[in-house]
Amino acid sequence: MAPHFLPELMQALLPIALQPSVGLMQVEKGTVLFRQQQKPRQIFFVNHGEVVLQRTGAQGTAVVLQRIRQGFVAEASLSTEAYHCDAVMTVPGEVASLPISTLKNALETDMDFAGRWISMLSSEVRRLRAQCERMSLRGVRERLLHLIETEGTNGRLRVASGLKSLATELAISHEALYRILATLEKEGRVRREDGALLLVGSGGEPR
Amino acid sequence: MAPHFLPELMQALLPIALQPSVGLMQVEKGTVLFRQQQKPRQIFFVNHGEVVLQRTGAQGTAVVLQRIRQGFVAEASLSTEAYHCDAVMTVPGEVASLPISTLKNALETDMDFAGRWISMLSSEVRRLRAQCERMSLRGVRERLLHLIETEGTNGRLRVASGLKSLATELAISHEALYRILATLEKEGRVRREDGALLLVGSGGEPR
DNA sequence: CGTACTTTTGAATCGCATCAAATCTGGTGG
DNA sequence: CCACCAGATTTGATGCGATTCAAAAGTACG
Repeated sequence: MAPHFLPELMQALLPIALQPSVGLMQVEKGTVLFRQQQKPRQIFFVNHGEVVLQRTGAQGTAVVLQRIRQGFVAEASLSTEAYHCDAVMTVPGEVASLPISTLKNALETDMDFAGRWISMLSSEVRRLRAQCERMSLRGVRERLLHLIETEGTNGRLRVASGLKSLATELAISHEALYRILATLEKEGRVRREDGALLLVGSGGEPR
Repeated sequence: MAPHFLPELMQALLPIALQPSVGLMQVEKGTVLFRQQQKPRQIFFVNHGEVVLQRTGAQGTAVVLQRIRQGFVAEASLSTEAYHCDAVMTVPGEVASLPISTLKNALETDMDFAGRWISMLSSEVRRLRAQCERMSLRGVRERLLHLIETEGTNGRLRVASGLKSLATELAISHEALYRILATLEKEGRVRREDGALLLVGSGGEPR
């Protein structure tokens, strides 16, 4: 129960007093952190590994809302009656959890913490807006490039869980992704290195 | 400067002490509330009318990140160095504004307010995730139906600013929207009433 | 080694964007 | 009141790009 190493981000965000309440667990691929409709009791933080938030539509088609490789999961379910999606590990990893009641209490008590929490939510809003922008792009090529630019670091995007999962995130077929990737490599715009994609265009990193 | 009628949502959210700082203004179509890159000084609240948040891409293509008919604009830019998109009125309306410094101060002082602000941001996160889900749907039909279900009230979606603008929000061509709408009406799944779309399928509203 | 999964490439098909053009609408000024 | 214009709406025709179905080659793992 006592965490050995709290993720840095979490350590920076959470008040000291809260940190003993954090449970760290090693989870394997396929582990379900929670399901749609369940009443939220915990929030989670992905330290290593990858979680996808997905919704199962009417026809049983899974729609990936988000992949989290490092960061909070269900941070928006603080005061809702039910989780609004499923959270499933796509690769084994390490996940921290914290009871919602404890968190809510801390947010009502600790002003600084509330401020940091607001900043965190604000970044999340911005990130999601960027994702919406990406999804509104026509064409596989532009979506992929946008993703690498937006979510990557200096034009370098880690892809831990395979290109197939990446295709799902971009809401395109994996075939289309493989093809455009081959084309982009042939054009010299993108390179593949072990578990990452990196932009080669125009000498490193713009902006 | 003294507001005559503060929007209800805003009144419920903001502390009394803050409300005198709110400026109400009537704005006409095309008014730019702020532009990408500018340093955030105000946050806005749309009372009547419609604002689009949009980003102008590399080739000058405008991408609509969000339409707001009632609610906050730029609430995620509290502690950022620059607005991350443009905000433009698409129809004339009424917009309230509040200096960011005032707001930040209140958030650091008023615990209850901070809590309400957190709730507001959390809903926004959920709403944006729903929007991402929608954009990941294949097919104009499913996107439109998802929008009416998700954003509408009891299967009824108000469309203040015309179907063309709606098409932009769904990231589809307006022709495609007109066509699918005609089809859905022919099938009896959707009806058009003055400024709104409503689902007719399966007897009113499920869930 | 065999099984399961990912990656890759091919071919056929379909949906939507795009270009084009006609009709409808509200608003303006003569 | 009508002529006129700008924008929204609607329908048609065409082409491209992505999905889909199919199959082969590569890779990880027990």
